[in-house]
Amino acid sequence: MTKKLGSIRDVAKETGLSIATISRVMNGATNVSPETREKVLLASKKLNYLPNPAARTLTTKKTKIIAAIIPTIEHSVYAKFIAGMEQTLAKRGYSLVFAISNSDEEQEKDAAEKLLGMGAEAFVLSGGRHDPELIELLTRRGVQFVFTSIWAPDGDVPTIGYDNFALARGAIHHLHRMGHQDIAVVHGPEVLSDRTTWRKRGAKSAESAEIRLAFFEEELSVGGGKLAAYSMLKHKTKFTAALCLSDVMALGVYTAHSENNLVVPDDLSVMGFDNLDWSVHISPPLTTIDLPARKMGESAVTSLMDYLEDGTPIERKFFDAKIIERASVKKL
Amino acid sequence: MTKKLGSIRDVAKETGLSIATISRVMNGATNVSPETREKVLLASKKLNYLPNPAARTLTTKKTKIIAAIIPTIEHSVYAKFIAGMEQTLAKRGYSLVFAISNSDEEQEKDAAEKLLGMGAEAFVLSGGRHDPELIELLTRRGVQFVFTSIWAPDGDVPTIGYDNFALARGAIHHLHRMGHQDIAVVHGPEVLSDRTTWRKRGAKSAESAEIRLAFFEEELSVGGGKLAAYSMLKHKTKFTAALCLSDVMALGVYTAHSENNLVVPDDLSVMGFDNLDWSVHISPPLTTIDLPARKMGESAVTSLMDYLEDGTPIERKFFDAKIIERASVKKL
DNA sequence: CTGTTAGCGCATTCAG
DNA sequence: CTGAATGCGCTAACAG
Repeated sequence: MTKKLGSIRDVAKETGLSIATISRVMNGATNVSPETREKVLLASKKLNYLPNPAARTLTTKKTKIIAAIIPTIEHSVYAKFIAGMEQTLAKRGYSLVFAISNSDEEQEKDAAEKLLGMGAEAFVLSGGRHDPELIELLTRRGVQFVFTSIWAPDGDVPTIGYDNFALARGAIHHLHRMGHQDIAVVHGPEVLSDRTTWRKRGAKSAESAEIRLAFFEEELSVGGGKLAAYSMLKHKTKFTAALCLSDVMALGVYTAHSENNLVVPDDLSVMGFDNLDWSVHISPPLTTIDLPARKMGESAVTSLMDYLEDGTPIERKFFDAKIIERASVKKL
Repeated sequence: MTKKLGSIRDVAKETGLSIATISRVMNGATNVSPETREKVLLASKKLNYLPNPAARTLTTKKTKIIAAIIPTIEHSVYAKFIAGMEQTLAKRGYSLVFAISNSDEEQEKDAAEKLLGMGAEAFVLSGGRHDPELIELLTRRGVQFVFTSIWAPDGDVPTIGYDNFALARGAIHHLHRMGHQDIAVVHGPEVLSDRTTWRKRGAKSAESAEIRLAFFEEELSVGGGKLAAYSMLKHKTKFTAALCLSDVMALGVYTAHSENNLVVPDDLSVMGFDNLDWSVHISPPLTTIDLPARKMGESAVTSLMDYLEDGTPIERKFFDAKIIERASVKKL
């Protein structure tokens, strides 16, 4: 079934030109006469010719491949992130290869080796906690990389993301401004994500005589949120609000409440984190924090492409994320 | 920053062996003495050597790249599909490149050209409706491709998926068995997806004296589902059930009902399509059809890899999808 | 078990 | 503006 594809030489033969000229046309060089260009383009179409990327890479030493490793794709924040990267890269002729790490440092490292073996020239990593061997591998090979979804003012590796600590702290303060003093913080496993750790710390930093927190850790899923809510309901403290460090878990809290004939926000105010698509459509609409995942993806790969092309140094980038006030938080 | 990477020749020099032997070790050939292998592996590690994929591809003419074009990634069915493909490919040393078509045939064609230019050896396409030029391009270049998410007993292109027609028909029959006779069918734009067309036809095929249907088309989103529900409520017929051709739209129907103090399933039974993660966690849990997206992805790329390696002909594959009965459908 | 050699298809000098 | 020659790093015969 696989037909022999035309090579640059076939086009040269067809047009009576040299392969150098064909190459010039295919690469958009300006020093080619319009008629020659036309002739070449025509012959290319006719012969069904497309430059062989491997051969091209071999001489230019540029693959135009950027790699991303994400914890999971079955979470729309990452899906948006990926979509942002893919579409931005495509515009400039780059392509994205990615792998899923399942939040496992070892899987991440293995994936990186594979991606490197595919010719990835730069990496987008999620979060700032990684296997030291991975960092060393990338560094040793001189492959540029950035950390995303986090923000750190200093450190060797540029970060492109938002300040999880400040956002969670701000969320607690927001709930406090709405009159809440006993707040449950529902979150996923810290082991799996340093973003969770930062968010948790940020929340904790807001504790005071007037703001009392309790933390509930469960699996990062709707089911996990439900479990957390059940623990919360059994807790000695009567919480008036819950900050869920992920919208997904907030949905679980909703479910647990409706199962117990409890009403959000009358019995409990709920605040999420992520602003997933459906968060505005559930009932009541969820107050949450809008994370600019798509923009972050665009920004990360843009910096990387600029670096690869002109050596433009990569700057850390800070994205603000706003609280979206909706009906799930009630003023006391 | 980019350091010069060691080449096969450096390793040869380091070990005092020939490049052929290095190549053998790197490719896992068996005819190499264990000590030699050790020595090579050691030197490779020391010199930070990894075979250059472009050079390898240039001689083997195999890129081990498979391409997928999907309508959107911000929909967990596709996310699962992608995840299934990626992880299956990775196990056999293949990689996935993908592009997002936004359900636009032209964008799909452009993406395909780009992916082809990257060295994709086979394609996974979604649905069965595509720009004829795209099909011709792929065919002319001898690139194998499959259609997914649909099922067709015959036709030139192998399909790997489920029978949307039969599933939607089965869904209507299920609702009828539960005592429903006036059923609203809520769906996304047919223009954008032949899967929608098949599902709609399947539903229509179940119409009879006892089963009366009305169709409501809106954007394929939670918001679209909500709009459809409002139209439905204004309709002269009093529907007792709604079949949403996507869970996402079912969520919109839920929202519209709760906004009107109507209760699912007492005022309206709702059935979805997709079995998205959260469908079991919303209230009431959604009766829906579980689509085996992940398995479908695994199967599609497995067939393609087998074809690429041994020329194994690609067989169409049929996946069954089961109705998951939950509380959103009430027996009348 | 190991070495030698010949391209793979292209971009890129350097001439003209 | 165009052509001829070179080599990128590797695998695949072919020898031994």
